[in-house]
Amino acid sequence: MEKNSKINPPCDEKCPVRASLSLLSGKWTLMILFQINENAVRYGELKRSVTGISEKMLIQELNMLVENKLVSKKVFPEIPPKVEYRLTELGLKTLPIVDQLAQFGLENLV
Amino acid sequence: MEKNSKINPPCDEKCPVRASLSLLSGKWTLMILFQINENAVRYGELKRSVTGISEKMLIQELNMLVENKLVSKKVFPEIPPKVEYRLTELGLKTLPIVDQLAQFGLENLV
DNA sequence: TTGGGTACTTACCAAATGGTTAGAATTACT
DNA sequence: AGTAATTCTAACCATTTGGTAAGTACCCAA
Repeated sequence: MEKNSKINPPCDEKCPVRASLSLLSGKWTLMILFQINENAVRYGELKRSVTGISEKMLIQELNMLVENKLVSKKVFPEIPPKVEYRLTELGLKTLPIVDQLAQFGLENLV
Repeated sequence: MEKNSKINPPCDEKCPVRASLSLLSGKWTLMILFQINENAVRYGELKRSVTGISEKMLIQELNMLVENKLVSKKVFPEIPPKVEYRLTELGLKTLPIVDQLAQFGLENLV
């Protein structure tokens, strides 16, 4: 008989928490998703609203999010260029996570 | 008049999402909280249930969590040593975040 | 006296992450 | 001709983070 037949299964590759974190645990990731939220947001707007992020990190994260289908990108063939980002259906499903983070922060930290 | 008077305020130091992330965004942090959950859990149990974590990371994170009052630590003066960790009231309030991560993972990733 | 169990600690090194700076591309405006 | 606007890209370096391996301390059991 196992000594620790816990309620919780161990947290290996199949752990849903771990799987989500491998996608979302970057320093900026959830903040970017939070700022895009339900809108179509331009690159420059994001740069201003995610205070302190560098351009390198911002596009790097955006590319990663587009690759992982959390964010979609629409390029307008104009000069000067215009690019809009918005959450995909999958991306929208991360908003409850962000909401919980926001609530925890509001109630206990800020 | 500002061009981008968005619905969302910008994400600076007072952003509750950012504040929460500065506490919780480590690679292992939320997985550890998840594994402790509502129980009293020994160090060795955690080492086994958070698969793949090194001892160094585990105590480092645990110390950090105790310092930040998310986790409490009870040392039993026995040989061999026995130490139990459990979530504080504040720590318990992170479980909804973890739940959302788990749900997102279950529905979309695993 | 050797080994096992438990909870750490330390030192060293490797990899991941993030910041700074500069520049490219294109058109319009002055 | 020079400057501004916007969205990137690239090179370089510093910091942070994480892993490995070994060691400490204590008692018990074989």
